Amino acid sequence: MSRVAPTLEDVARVAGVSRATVSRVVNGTRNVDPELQETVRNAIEQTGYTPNRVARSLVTRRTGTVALVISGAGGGSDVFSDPFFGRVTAGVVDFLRGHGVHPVLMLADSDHARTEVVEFLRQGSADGALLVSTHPADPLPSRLLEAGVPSVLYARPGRPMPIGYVDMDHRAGGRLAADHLVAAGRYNIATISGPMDVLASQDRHAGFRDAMARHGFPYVPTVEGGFTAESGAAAMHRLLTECPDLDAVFAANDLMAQAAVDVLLEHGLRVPEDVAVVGFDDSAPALACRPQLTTIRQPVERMAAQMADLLLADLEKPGQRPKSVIFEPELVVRASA
Amino acid sequence: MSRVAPTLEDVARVAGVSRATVSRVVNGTRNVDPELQETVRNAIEQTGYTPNRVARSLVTRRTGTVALVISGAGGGSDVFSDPFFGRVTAGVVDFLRGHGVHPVLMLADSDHARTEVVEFLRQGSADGALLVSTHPADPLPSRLLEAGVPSVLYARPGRPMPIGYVDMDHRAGGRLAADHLVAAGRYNIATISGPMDVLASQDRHAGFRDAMARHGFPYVPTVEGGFTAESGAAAMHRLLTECPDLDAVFAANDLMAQAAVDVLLEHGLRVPEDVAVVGFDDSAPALACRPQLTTIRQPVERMAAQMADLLLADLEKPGQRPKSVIFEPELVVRASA
DNA sequence: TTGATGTGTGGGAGCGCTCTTACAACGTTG
DNA sequence: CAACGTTGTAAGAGCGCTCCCACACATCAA
Repeated sequence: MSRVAPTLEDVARVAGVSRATVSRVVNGTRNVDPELQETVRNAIEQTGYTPNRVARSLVTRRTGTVALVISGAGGGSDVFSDPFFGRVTAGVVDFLRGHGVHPVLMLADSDHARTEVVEFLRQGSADGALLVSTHPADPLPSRLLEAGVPSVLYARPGRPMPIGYVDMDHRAGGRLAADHLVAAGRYNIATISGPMDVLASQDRHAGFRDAMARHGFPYVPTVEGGFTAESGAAAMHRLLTECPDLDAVFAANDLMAQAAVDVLLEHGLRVPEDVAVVGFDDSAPALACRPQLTTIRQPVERMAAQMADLLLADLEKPGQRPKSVIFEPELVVRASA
Repeated sequence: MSRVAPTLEDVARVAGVSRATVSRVVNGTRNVDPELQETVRNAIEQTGYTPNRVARSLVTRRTGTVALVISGAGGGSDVFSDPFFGRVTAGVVDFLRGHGVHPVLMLADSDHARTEVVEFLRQGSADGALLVSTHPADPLPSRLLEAGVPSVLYARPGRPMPIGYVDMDHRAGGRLAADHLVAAGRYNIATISGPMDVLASQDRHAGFRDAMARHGFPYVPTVEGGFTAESGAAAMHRLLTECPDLDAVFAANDLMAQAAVDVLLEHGLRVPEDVAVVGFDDSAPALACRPQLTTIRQPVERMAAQMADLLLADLEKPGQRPKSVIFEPELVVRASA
């Protein structure tokens, strides 16, 4: 039980060979007499040997772990109540496990926490960072860059910097929503945007407004939300008092869209008969909502996996130019619009 | 940027002292001349030194990380769509970060993956394991125990073993639900249980049935669900055909309860006027549901934090008798019952 | 004075591993 | 038959750190 773990040395002694030979068998196995290999394997079996990862890391300078950093301005422990982060985590974990790499979860919601993250990486506790940073003013990306930590972002950085990222064409997503609502014959269309200090929100909104303008609706009543259900409900209330005769709403994420639907129903309005609602993300609330949400799909899991893929590639052969991948949104038509 | 990181040796040279002294300053700082301390601190500043965690771990035999293992039978990457795991993660992360410990996330949904988890821990890549294992037949707890890995479970193990855990009094939760429905004057009460091969489900159901029997309802129509929305909807349909005149349903989690509410509404039944619904967990769907769910609260975040606390305590002074903590459920009355 | 005790510092071993180097044994070639 | 690869193995340095031990020096009781 609490006996000390056998080392390479122990295995070597049992097998009657040198440490080096055992190491070769354990790893690449290049140029080792097959017979000896067998002997060594038996010795490993017999001693119950397991290589010590830490010792290996010390010399290889690789830990086999990456940091998955959630750098929300919002922060706090309630980030995980947003289905978004669960999806990111799922995508990352799912990809990494096939590559023998493990994610360590970190929250960077304060300056102190951010420093800790940078230190953690600089100390070599992880080989690189997967950064989910929503706020464009977040100093973390540039700090990681400075520290020379291999990193990939989810969402393009606030200002241009040589760092890879995955992102989605949020503008195209906004356009998709506008096109769908207009094509459905709606003409009193309002929108609940995401927080305007988030690039994704800006883009979704810009895309939506552009398309609306092109369709002949230069002005779109807009209320800014905060990506939460509460903010969505509040926004819907305001929209209802400001434009009582609206017949369609585009909400910048599903959480807000669902809340908006609830508010509309409470007001005795039918969805989609009286008011059509389009959400964004295609996450769990879109399906749980009654009626189910017509929404713009963001392939979060695939994007997260891609992000991990980019990081591993950078780790594999460092010094390449940072690569980025942009995903296309997709309209998912359900019942709400 | 890609210059090699400074080591203790470098700092020592700059400060004109020995490696050992610098180490003392960096760590416990016991018995070092204040003046020298200052010199060393300056040297650290000047060199931009950061201790190498891996090297430290090699000698201390501590990594400062723990594994957070989700050992679902269900498994797959969709575990994170269940709000439960997000809450566990939030609770764990929130507690650990205050202690300089970082969780590495692992999924153990196959035998292969389980072996990998055990190896990972045996290799000393993490100091201990936080195991969220729902299936009582899960071999992981005993395998970790055998391997001598400090571990704490979420939920009591399938068969008794010397391992700490946190859990909730699920029977009491079931009773709370029954009491509430009976007190509300319902007398055609059915239930959608969780998967019966999960102890928590068994207990919730047993508690519910016991209380019902004590209230004079020895027979309770029951359909087994799978803790997912789909299974909840299917179960509600069956219940509706088997007992068309039911006036209350207790669902073993909120996800199923929400789905049940949807099905009831689709059938033209009013909630709670015609049918009262009680859920379990008090997670996000309980609030998103219309009407909002009356439910039994499981303090997942607190339980997860407690689990982490128990593990750290075990790591701190090993060899103590494993401790466990049981939490009490709480009835949360909202609109659905 | 002498020993006992305590404090601050340096030297050096050693954690378990990988990887370079050296070397032995064996062909193969001109 | 000397010169030269080729292949398989051992030896040993070294990754960056902690911690034990030795030692110099100061302090204090006997």
